[in-house]
Order: sequence, then C-alpha cells, then structure tokens
Amino acid sequence: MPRLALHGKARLPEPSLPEGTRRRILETALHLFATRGFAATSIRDVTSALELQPSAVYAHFRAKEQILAEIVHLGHAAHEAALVEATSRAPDDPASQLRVLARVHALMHVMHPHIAVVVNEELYSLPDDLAAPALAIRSRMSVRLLDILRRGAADGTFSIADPLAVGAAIAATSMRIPYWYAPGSAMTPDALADLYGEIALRIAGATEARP
Amino acid sequence: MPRLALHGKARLPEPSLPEGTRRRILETALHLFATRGFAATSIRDVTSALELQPSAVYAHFRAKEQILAEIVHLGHAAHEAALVEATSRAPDDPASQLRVLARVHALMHVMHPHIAVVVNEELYSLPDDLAAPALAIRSRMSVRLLDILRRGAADGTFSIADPLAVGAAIAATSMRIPYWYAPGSAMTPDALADLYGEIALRIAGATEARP
Amino acid sequence: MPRLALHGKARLPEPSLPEGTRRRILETALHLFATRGFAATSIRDVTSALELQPSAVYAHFRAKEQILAEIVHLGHAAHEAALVEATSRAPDDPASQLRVLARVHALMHVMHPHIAVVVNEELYSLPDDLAAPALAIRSRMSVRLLDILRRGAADGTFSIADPLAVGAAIAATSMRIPYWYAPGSAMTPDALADLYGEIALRIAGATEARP
Amino acid sequence: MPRLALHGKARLPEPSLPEGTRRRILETALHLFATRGFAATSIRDVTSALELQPSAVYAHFRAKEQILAEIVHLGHAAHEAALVEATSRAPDDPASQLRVLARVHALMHVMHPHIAVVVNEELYSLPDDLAAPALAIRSRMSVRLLDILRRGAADGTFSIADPLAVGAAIAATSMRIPYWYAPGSAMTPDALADLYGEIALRIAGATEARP
DNA sequence: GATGAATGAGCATTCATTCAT
DNA sequence: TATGAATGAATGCTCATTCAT
Repeated sequence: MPRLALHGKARLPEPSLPEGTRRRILETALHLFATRGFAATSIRDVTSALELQPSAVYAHFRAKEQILAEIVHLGHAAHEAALVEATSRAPDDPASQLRVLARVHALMHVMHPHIAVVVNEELYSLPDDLAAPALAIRSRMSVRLLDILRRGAADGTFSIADPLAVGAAIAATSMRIPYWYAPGSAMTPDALADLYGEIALRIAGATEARP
Repeated sequence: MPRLALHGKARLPEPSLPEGTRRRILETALHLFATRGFAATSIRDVTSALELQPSAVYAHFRAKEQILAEIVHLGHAAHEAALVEATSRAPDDPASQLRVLARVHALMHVMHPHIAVVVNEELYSLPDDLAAPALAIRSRMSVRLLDILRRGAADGTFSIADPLAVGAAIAATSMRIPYWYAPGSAMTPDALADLYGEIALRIAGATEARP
Repeated sequence: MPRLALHGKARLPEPSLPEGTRRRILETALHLFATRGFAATSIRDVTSALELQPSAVYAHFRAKEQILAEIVHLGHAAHEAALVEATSRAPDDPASQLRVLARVHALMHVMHPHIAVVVNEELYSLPDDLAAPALAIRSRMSVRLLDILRRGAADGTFSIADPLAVGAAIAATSMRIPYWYAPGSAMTPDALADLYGEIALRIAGATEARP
Repeated sequence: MPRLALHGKARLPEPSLPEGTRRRILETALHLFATRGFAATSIRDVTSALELQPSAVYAHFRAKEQILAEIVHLGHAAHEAALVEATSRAPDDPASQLRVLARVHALMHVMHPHIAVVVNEELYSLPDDLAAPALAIRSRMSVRLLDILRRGAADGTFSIADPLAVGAAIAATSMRIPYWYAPGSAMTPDALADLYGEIALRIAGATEARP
C-alpha cells in the first residue's frame, strides 16, 4: 500500500544539482521515502535499486538522515523560491496575492508529489538541528500567508474569524493532493491550481471572488 | 521532533473496550505511533513504557501490525459512527448536511488528534488485507460527502467546479488540525468545529453561507 | 600470534558467579580478549564459540564494552581481596608486608594469566566511566604498596631512592609473567611467587632479605 | 583513556628515515597505535590526522599491517643497536654489563614511550611472518641478558635462583615506564636509568651493588 | 498472563582495500 | 603521488517473534 496515488518517477525540484551518483541516490531515496516512509526504507533498499553497495552511499552522505535532510531542505527551498517569484509578479492586493500563493501551493503538490509527501510527513523524522533550516523556511512562508490574510481582513477584502485557523485551512487543502490526484486525469495541473486558488479566496470569504 | 502539537495522553475513541493490559497496549501504541510513526516505534518502546516485557504483547496481539490495524479500524469506526449520528439528526438539505459533516470531521481531529494522525499517516503501513476494513469505511464516508456535494450542486445550493477536487479540499482542511491546534488555546474545539463547518460551506460556494 | 604463553581455559576469579549463559559469555570473552585483544574480538567471535546467535549476548549485557568492564572489575576486585586477605594475615613489619604483597601479585598473574592480561592491556579500551571502578581499586592497591615502601624507608628496613619509581618497578616484575611463564614448567607457581617476593625485597634494598 | 601517561609527539627512533609523506604516516600511526592500539586505529584515523585520503597510504605501504611491521622492526632495531653500542663500551664484568644493559633498557622506554608501547603490546597483532624479524632481535637480546646473568651467577657476582625468571623480572621493570613516567617530572630520564640499572643489580643479588 | 532467554533476519555504518584518473 | 568513488566483508546492535516455564 504505497502512500501516493500512482505517480511516475520521483523528480527533484532542483535542476541545478549535477548528475551523478549523488543525485541518483537522492532521487531514489525520495521515491522510496515518499512511498514507504523514511523509517521503513533501508539504505539497502536505496542502493539495491541503484545497483550499488550500501557502503557506496557513505562516500556521498554522512548518514541516512542527511539524505532526508537534503531532500527536505531542497523541497522547502524550491517551494519558497516559486512562491517568492510568483507573488512578486502578481498585483499587490490581498486577493491577487492570496490567489497566487494558493496556486503555487497547489502546483507544487501536483507537480512534485513525492517531495510534497516527504516534506510534510517525514520532517519529524529529522533531529532538531537537521530540521531547523526547513522549519525556518516554513515559518517564513507561514508569515507570508498570514500577512496577506491580515491585510485582506483589515481592508475588508476578506472575512476572517481567526487568521491562524483560516490560514491553516487554506494551507491544508493542497497538502492532500498527492494522495488522491492521479496524473493524466481529466483535470490538468493548471486547472487544479486555478480551482485551489479560487477555493483559497472562498475560504477567506473574499467579496470579489464571486461574480 | 514529535509530529503533533503538544497534546495530552492518547485516548482511544472507544469507551466500551474493557480496561486491562490489552487496552493499555493499544493506548500506548496509539501514543507512540502518533508521535513517532509506526515503523519508528518498536514493540520494546511500547512495552517498556508499560513496564512489561516485549513478549507480553503476544498474549494479546498476533503481531505488531495487528495493533495498528485495530487502532486504525477503531478510529475509522468511531468517526463513521459520529458522522452517521450527527447527519441523521440534522435537517436533510445539502447545506445543513455539509455543515454538520464538516463539523464532525473537525471535531474528531481536535478531540482525537492521535487517532487522526495514525489513521491518516499510517494506514499505508498496513498490508492490503488489514487495511481493507478501514478503507471500506473511508470509501463510504467519501461517498457520503460527494453525495451531499452533488445534491447541492444539482439544486443550486452549491457552486462546484469538480466535486472530487472540492470534496478533497473540504476533507483536507480538518486533517491538519492535530499538527497546529494546541489544546487550551483561545479557540475552543467547538468554535473551531463551527469555523470549519462554515469554511466547508464557503469552499462549496454555498449561497446561504454568506450574508 | 596469541599474546599469552600457552595457557589452558580462561578461568574467572569469581566462583560465586552463577553458572549459565551469562557466565559462559564472560569466560569465552575473557579468553578471546586475552589472546587477541578487545578491539580485535567481535561479538560474533564470542557467540560462535558458544554456538549462540550474536543477539543472544544482548539479553545479558547492554554492550560489548559492558562485558569487558565486568571482566576488568572482577579481576581487580579479586586481586584486591586476595591482597587484603594475605597482608592482614602477615606480620606487620614492612619486609613481611612487602614480601606478602609481591607474592600475591605474582600468584594472581600465574594463576589467572587471562584476567591479568585483560586487566593490564584492555583497561584503556573502556570509556572513563566504565573504567572508573577498576581505577579506584588500582589506586587503593598503589597506595598500599607505597605505604609499605615509605614505612620501610623510614625505619631503615629499606633503601629506596624514589618510592614511586621503585614501587613501579616492583609492580612491573609480576606483570609480564603471563607472557613467558608456561604452566607445567619446572618452577611451580608457588616457587615463582616465593622468588618474586624475594625479588621485591631486593628491589627495595631490604637489609634482612639476604643472609 | 589513552594508554600512555601524557607524552608529546611520537618520535621515530630512526633519524635516517627521509622526511616526506611516508615518514609522516609512520609517525602518526605510531602515535595512534600507541595511544589507542592497532586494532582500534583505522587507516582513516591515520590519514585524517594528516589531511590525506585513506587511499594515499597505499602508495607507501602495501597494507595496514605493513605499517605496524615497520614500526615494530624499527623499534627493535634501534633498541638492539643502542644495547650493542653501550655494552661494547662498558667493562666486561657481569655487574657492569648488567647495569649498562638495564640502563639502556630503561632509557629506551623513557625516551621512546610510543615505540616501547607498540613494540610490547602490538607485536601480537602481526602475522607470524611479519613478526619474525622483530622476534629474532628480541631473542638475541634475551640471550644477551641471560648470558650476563649466567656468567655472574657462575663467578659469584650474582645470586640467582632461576635465570629465566630473574631475567624476566629485570626486563619487566622497565617495560611499565611509559605508563607512569610523566616527562618533565622531578626525576630526569638519566636519573631514572641510573636507578633502574641499580635495581637490576639488586634483582640479580649483586654483591657489590650495596655498600 | 507474563517472563526471560533465545532466534534469525536485518539495520546503519565502518573497514581495509582497489582502481581509474 | 594523491584523489574520489566504489567494493565486499564485517561490525555492534536492534528487531519482531517464539517458546518453555
């Protein structure tokens, strides 16, 4: 029983990482961590899929945890970069900003379901110090969302009872995508992102979000 | 780094289960599975917390997987029972039904965060045959939600682009509650359930959900 | 190339330790640690000699180091007990005391060559906290020897330039016995102990030690 | 818990060996073998202290054992050379010869504690063929000591019950020096050598060794 | 019901060593 | 000479599970 709805090969959201054994380890580990979980994946699982000896891993990573830490960090960094890029291009009003943020959020989960699952479910498998860089990014993204919600609540664009609870609800919607969205379905990733952008505005009670 | 925001002792959503070692094993396992994950929890972790020898477990369960299977089933059964009970009491119109369903969904996640986490994250750790009963319940609950959405879309109560994607979004909102909601916070469980009932209606684009 | 001159089975200097797997592990480990060294002996070496699985060890000892720690402590304790017993029986003058102390020292090394080697060569393989109890005994035995030397120097029985250096020399003589003394040789253990008692008096420059 | 009392950098007793990586490997290995033991020292330990990769060692030595073999041989050769040189200068009577032999023995252990420890404790880590050259030297030195003792016993200079046991005791005294003598202590190496020369004569029961 | 000893498989990691560059 | 990637064997130890008591 794999965790994800059937998806293809796991892709790293980082084209700049050089090809080679190190990258192949990360990709294979990403795939296995996403489908079976970190604790249930052994180094042997990873290396036997790559036709390597277990010991070969340790020329590239200090420990199994380091592989996860790198994946988790990569995922967070790519997510934040996409978020920054998209929100900076969009108009600055709360509604536009929220729509774009939710779109990116959804898109990352559709396009990188393996990373999304690992980032969301296996962060807790890391000791505090290895989790810290990802948590810092996560906290910045949280603040970004809450700022938008508060600005929209203040200027009357949104109708929000409790920004924290509402923000959590908005963030949550996308996070389940990898578990049910099957690629190649009728709804394209872009259409799904549009829909989830719209849903975010609805959750926020945006006045102009409806005709 | 435990998975949950700080919560108290894990409670089984099943008062009828008799007290005794068997129940204590389930409760301790529930707590550990929720905070560390199934694969990262050993039988020794469970028994040493109970001041028992590992072998004592096997007088009560055939295997470690059976403990998880029982927890997962209990969780699903309790959730469905609560759902059935609440929706049968509520008026039959789509809006009322959706609100009540979302309320129960949220309430289960606030009141039983450990069960919620295990049910949502560790179902995949079970072999197909042990997961089947829970999956059957899950599927019935899915149908129930989709039925409401489709009825509401048909009679013009809701404005829904894609029932599957919208239903997934509604279900998703509550599922993150255990990760951020800290018991004893300003917002009571009941208020949170109200809010998430309202949010479900917003996601569905319910006309009467707004002034 | 084993370290010891050929000796029989390793014996624990502790008859009160109950028979059973735990004792057999200690004995086999003692034998292997003495002949090959601690670091060069694997748990598998120990258990395969006992026709056990490696994991069986861990029902009796927390770690490989604990086995060594127990052996080292046992050895020191037995040595000190023998020393206390023998010196308390002997006349209290420095010459008699020194002779008896050196006799016991030599006898322990002849009769328990495995323990002697492990105690002297592998104490350093232990982390500080595990070595501490043995070091405490060692320090008490040192003091005992130095006291005798100082008393004898003060009352003119001995002629000693530097008590520390002379004490070290006396202690050293016996410590090489396991490396050259072959049991069953012409010289009996008792005769060897007599000789080394006499040698200690000579090293101390005892006046009455010669005709 | 290192084996030696605090000593400075390990020095090879071989000034003719050319500087360069090969020599640095020997020196670092000597230091680590002495303080931690051969089996507990990895090639990585040696090379990381030198800021080299493990593979670099194999441009200079065929195997880890070869490093130890070379150190052990160097140590024995230097010891024998010093012994030959000193005894050939000294008067030929048994007492003078024994005194000088014991002096050199002590001096080597004070001045080259690392070599002394490795030579005495790690010879057994070598396979027979690699240990052979050192064992041959060791045997010649043994014979030399026993000859002196037997000559002195024959001519009435010494009073010796069992030459082998007495020779072993004399050799043993110096062998513990690295474990307790701290350089920079009140007693100079030369004074210590004098004392241990005197002690050797006492052990042999030399008539003229006392007033 | 529970224990304590044991199993046999598996774990992450380290090791000495090789080899193409 | 030295590196960096890799190997294959071995290491200490943990695991879920069994079973006689």
